[in-house]
Amino acid sequence: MTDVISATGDAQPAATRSVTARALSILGVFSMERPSMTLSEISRATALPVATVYRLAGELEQGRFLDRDEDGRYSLGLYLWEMGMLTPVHGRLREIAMPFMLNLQYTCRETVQLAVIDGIDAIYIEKLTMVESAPVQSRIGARIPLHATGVGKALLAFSDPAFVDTVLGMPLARYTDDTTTSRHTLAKQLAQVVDDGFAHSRAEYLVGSTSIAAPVLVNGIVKASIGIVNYEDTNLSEWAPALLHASEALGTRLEDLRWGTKEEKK
Amino acid sequence: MTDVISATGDAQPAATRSVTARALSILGVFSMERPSMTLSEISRATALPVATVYRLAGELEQGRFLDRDEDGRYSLGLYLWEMGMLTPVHGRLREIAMPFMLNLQYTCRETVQLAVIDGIDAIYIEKLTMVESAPVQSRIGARIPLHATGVGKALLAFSDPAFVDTVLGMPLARYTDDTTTSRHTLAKQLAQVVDDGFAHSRAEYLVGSTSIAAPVLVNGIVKASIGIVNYEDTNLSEWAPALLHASEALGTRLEDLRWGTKEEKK
DNA sequence: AAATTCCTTTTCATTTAGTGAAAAAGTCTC
DNA sequence: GAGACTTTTTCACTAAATGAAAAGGAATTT
Repeated sequence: MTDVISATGDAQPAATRSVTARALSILGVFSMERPSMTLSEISRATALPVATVYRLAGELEQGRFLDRDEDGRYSLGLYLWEMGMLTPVHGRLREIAMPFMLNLQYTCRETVQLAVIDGIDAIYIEKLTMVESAPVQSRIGARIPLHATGVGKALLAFSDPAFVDTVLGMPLARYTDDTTTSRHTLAKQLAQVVDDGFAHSRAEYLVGSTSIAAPVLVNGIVKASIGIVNYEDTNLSEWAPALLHASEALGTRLEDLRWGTKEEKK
Repeated sequence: MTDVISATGDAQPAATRSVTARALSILGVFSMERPSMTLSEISRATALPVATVYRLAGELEQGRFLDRDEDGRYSLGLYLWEMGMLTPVHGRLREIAMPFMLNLQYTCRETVQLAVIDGIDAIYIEKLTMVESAPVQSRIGARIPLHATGVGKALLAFSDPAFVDTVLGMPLARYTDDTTTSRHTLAKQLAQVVDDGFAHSRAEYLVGSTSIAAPVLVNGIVKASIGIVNYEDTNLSEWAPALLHASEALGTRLEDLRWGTKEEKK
């Protein structure tokens, strides 16, 4: 019925959207780059009349989905964050993974990341780091390509073959000079990842950054991946055993908890 | 116009709610205790007719605010979590605080928490722990009382006097035998916290748990608090210097970034 | 200080779009 | 296979959302 809109796409196709879809599209215009917006900015971004946005944003504010500061600027509300914390992937997976990530971080003292697949992207779920990072690049909640990062390749290499074909069949976006954009080369890399048990990436997504990453397998199915990141000139391979130990231990723990099965949902 | 409903209150007063308010109330019925629900469960919890929930939940699913599994059970969607990560309090504050928390965790090897005030509650923003904790108690996103926890008292003690009076004027809920429920005793405790520079709490909220916590002051205004938690029989006071160092360093960093000021919002 | 521009808020006649009872269709249980 | 649930679909009704336009602010320019 309704068109499937890309998660990243800004709303233009107005016309016949339901009230609910309109209200939700208001929430959707906020981003890391635009964390707060005025009424008329929202109106332009959503292609909805100001009066409509005025009413709907007012309701969203009442429901604490939006905050409004003294200047009248809207931003996403804390209630929305609270709800996000109730989401299975965060509320549980992150909680379970934390001790394993911290242990790994103790060992190698590098930045440690946790990622999952959603659609054809990876999403960072957690990141433990000793250095303050830029707001945009590789923040928690960020979507990152499967073919150009360590955690991405670790997820992809152990995915269902049909899914891998789908991803390989799509244009592989180039981010840096070193991004693998050839499907043939990528397929070979993925085979190597399966052999090694872990993936690595050097300046393929962000110049100046390198990473290694291992899959978290739960009964043979890849549910997440754990990665270690640092500056491009660092040699991370010495940490591969510790990384594999962490990802395997987390996988075992998730198996014990029947992660993702019906019993687990109680 | 509309009644102000407590964040924790389940929806009963149906009648004349707008479509948007109805849709949002569907999202509101999910909780840590009920992370997934069937159509008719939602219908009962929201006091909305099944047909209405069927339509609205369908739209929320299309908008990726709800997920639906094979069994038809609804749960909060990952998109909601992604949005939560864009919220100022998480997306920025947590990111900035992480290195300070990790450093503290290195020093003391105890569970380290970060909390902020919202309304008359504290909310856990981040928690670094070596031990897997129960899903419900003290998870990230959980609301906890200001008067019965370390991080809560650290936040309250350094708050605006008018706000402190408001909180002291409300009934102080009892959680354990050791909860401070006398406003007079609490006022004395808060004065002590200001003197010491940090708060402590022993079995006041959860039996078997003790904590110390220090405020994060940004230009003299309390913006968060950092806490250390462990089992009741642990002596945490040896970590007070490290805790104070971490909270002060974070406060200074936030001052440098003009946290919460207009310049910071760019 | 008047004019200009862009923003937010309010109003209100119009009609779209949401409503929910009821029936149909699908499960599960005993 | 009857009973007690669910979920899904239909449809006549009208409540509730709409958005143009005007009024009221705020900030900048002339």
